[in-house]
Amino acid sequence: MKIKYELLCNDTKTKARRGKLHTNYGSFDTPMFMPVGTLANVKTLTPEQVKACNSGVILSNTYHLWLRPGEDVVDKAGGLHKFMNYDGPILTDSGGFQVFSLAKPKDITEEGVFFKSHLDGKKLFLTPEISINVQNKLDSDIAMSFDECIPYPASYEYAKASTERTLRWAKRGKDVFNNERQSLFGIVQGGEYTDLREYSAKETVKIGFDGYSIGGTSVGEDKPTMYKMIEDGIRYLPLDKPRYLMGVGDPIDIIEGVIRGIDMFDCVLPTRLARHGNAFTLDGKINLKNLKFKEDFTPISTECDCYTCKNYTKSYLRHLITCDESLGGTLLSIHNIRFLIKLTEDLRKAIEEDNILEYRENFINRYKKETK
RNA sequence: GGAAGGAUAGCGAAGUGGCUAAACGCGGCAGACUGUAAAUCUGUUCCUUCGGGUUCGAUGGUUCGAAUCCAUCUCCUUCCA
Repeated sequence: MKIKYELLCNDTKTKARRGKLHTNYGSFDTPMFMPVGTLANVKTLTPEQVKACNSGVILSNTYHLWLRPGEDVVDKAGGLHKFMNYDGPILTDSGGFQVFSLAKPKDITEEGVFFKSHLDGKKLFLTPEISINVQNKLDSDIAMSFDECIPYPASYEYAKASTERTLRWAKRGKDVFNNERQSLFGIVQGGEYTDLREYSAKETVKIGFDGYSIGGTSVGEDKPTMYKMIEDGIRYLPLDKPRYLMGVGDPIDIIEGVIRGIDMFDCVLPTRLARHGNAFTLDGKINLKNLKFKEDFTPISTECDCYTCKNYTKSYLRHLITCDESLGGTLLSIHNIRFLIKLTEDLRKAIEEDNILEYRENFINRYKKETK
């Protein structure tokens, strides 16, 4: 069964919308934040811990699983859900971001992309067909089209050529797609150029996908540019399909994304920041490594309902992080993921109550005021 | 009792006449992180009123100039009795 998007209600003053996405592995409310589990695990967390954050869906990565352990191993294990013991919805990224983070421009060809394996330097070649075949075997609930995440800034010529190539790749991927249980998303690119975003969105919709995502954001551009990239593409996407903003997880960016009509987000930020000792709070991000928390025997936030905040003090968390104990990363990941999921819960409520603009103002005023 | 080696910033450890306030690592302090080559990376780490001041076990000496050479002392390690 393909996924099904159910639109529950719209905000009247913005593009924000409240919905539900139904998959073979259960339904989840939108807007929703997806924790990232690149190598078939959300770093430092068990599936139970991820679920306890009330997460609805997680993301995993084609490129990494293709290299290790290989899609055939996952296939033999009975698919990604069984392999990693996660019975909730899973989305797999296509490897498109690795085109941005690992490959050089000269490695990108019409046929596909050459990679030098980050593990042993071996030469690899990833194509839209391979990406889709691998994802079909991984048996995630949602597969992503193989795209190029365009760097920022990029010349108009480069962005145009890349965007057109991504469209051809999307078509090629869809043509070989072969998994009845799985859905496929198209990705809007276009760099920072309004007309290319429009072109990319319209052409991607023409090919026809089960959902659409906005790609190529959060690659170093400033906030106004990012928000404009979203607006420039999303207005051409169908209302009856989910919209996913790739790679965005800064709390304020999530709010701005939701206001512009985004339903799904994913980001490594909560888990990476956690491993680096940082925690989200309503008063801004804090760094638990700071000396000032050495004897702070209060939780990260008394308003947070996560396991970490209910049971541990900043002093203890600082101690764990300082001593490089992995439990520190685990406890902070639980908090940060819960923080972003809770944020989407609050945003859903705000949409239902039709006051998301007021919510944004209050959130930003507080989040930006007391940082550090 | 005898022989040899050694003492360098919070710790470990380079340096053996000027380019040395002294490499590098750890620890400390702070910062970055947005579809994870990330439990990683960057900055900083003698004092300072930013002019400068005081350092390389201690004291004295040689030299224009010493962490580096010499003398004495203190302590440590190893070996021989």
